Amino acid sequence: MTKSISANAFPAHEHDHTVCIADALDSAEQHCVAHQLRFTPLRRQVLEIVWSRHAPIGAYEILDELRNESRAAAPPTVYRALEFLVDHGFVHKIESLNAFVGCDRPDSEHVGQFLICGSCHQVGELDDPEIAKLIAKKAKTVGFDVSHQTIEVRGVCSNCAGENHA
Amino acid sequence: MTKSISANAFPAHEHDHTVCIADALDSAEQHCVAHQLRFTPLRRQVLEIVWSRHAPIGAYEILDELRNESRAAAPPTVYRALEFLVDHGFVHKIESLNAFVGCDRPDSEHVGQFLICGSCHQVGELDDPEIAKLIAKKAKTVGFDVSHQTIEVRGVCSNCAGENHA
DNA sequence: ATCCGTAATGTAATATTATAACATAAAATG
DNA sequence: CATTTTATGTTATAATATTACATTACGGAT
Ligand SMILES: [Zn+2]
Ligand SMILES: [Zn+2]
Ligand SMILES: [Zn+2]
Ligand SMILES: [Zn+2]
Repeated sequence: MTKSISANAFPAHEHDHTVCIADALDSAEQHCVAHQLRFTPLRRQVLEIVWSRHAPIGAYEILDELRNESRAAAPPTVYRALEFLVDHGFVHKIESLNAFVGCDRPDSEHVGQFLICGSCHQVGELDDPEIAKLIAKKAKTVGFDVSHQTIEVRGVCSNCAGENHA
Repeated sequence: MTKSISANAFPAHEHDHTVCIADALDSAEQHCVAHQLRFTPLRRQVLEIVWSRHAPIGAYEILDELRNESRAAAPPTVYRALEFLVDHGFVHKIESLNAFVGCDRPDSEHVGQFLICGSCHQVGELDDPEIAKLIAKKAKTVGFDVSHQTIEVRGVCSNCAGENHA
């Protein structure tokens, strides 16, 4: 089974989310084994919290969750775990929200192109090389050499657009 | 004289920046007159500070400048002026830097596509409708209806790339 | 197994960015 | 000029993020 371009985008409202979480944790674990990274209990716990929904979660909300799960935690606890998870592609930071969202494709090098629904607040990830290439090309025309792209798009997802029955 | 697509991108190091500032203030003033907006002394002062360079400036740095210019100022003073300036397109917020940069094209509706140089920290603005259209189109393929785009690209500008003489 | 060096986490304090709430002043309207 | 609205002043606080240093856990050597 090949994942479509919208693999990480806006799962159906009724989907079995425990599967999303389990898959993401498994995938991260495998990636860590393969790359000699330490997928410590804390990092796993933070990743699980981030994956608790398909919407971005703030660092301090993660902190609260950790404490709920009776783990000693302070801001650096969270930010350090997030740094690891972001560095290795398990989590993306949504800059325009100062919040974090899970990514289930740690292996593929990709710029995250994020679709942020203003209605349900879920975030889908488009991973479209054409967009990345066009931007790099256009930047090049003014002599700019691109190393990283931040793309965050606001709008309304298909789930929410279909709900106009008021 | 027609402005090129890179009008706002990476002016030459030796350019007459007082002209940039004067033009930006004039342009903003004209836009405000035309649209019945109040270009108050505070808003003008903040815009001038933002335009002091072609690199993003943080709100608290603006605050310091205001106080240097012996104006009573507190965070809301700055954030409210910035809100006005951003709302009307005189300034853009760079989300990935929590900082603000001037825009000299308040009239044209545009998504800002920002090129952020990691070397000189200047920011150029690409205003390319093709990029915006491609993103909107790709988002549409997953049923997402785009209302706003945040595009911030890291890399090295042409000025800095040319300076490799170490 | 013990030692050692490194990487991860714990902990306290603080820095940075942003907003809420309410008072005052200035401007637009009639 | 009285009224209403808009902008600004002022104080406090919320929300986000980092620094610095102590402690613990891990991985690789002997
Ligand atoms: Zn799910
Ligand atoms: Zn939605
Ligand atoms: Zn200039
Ligand atoms: Zn540069």
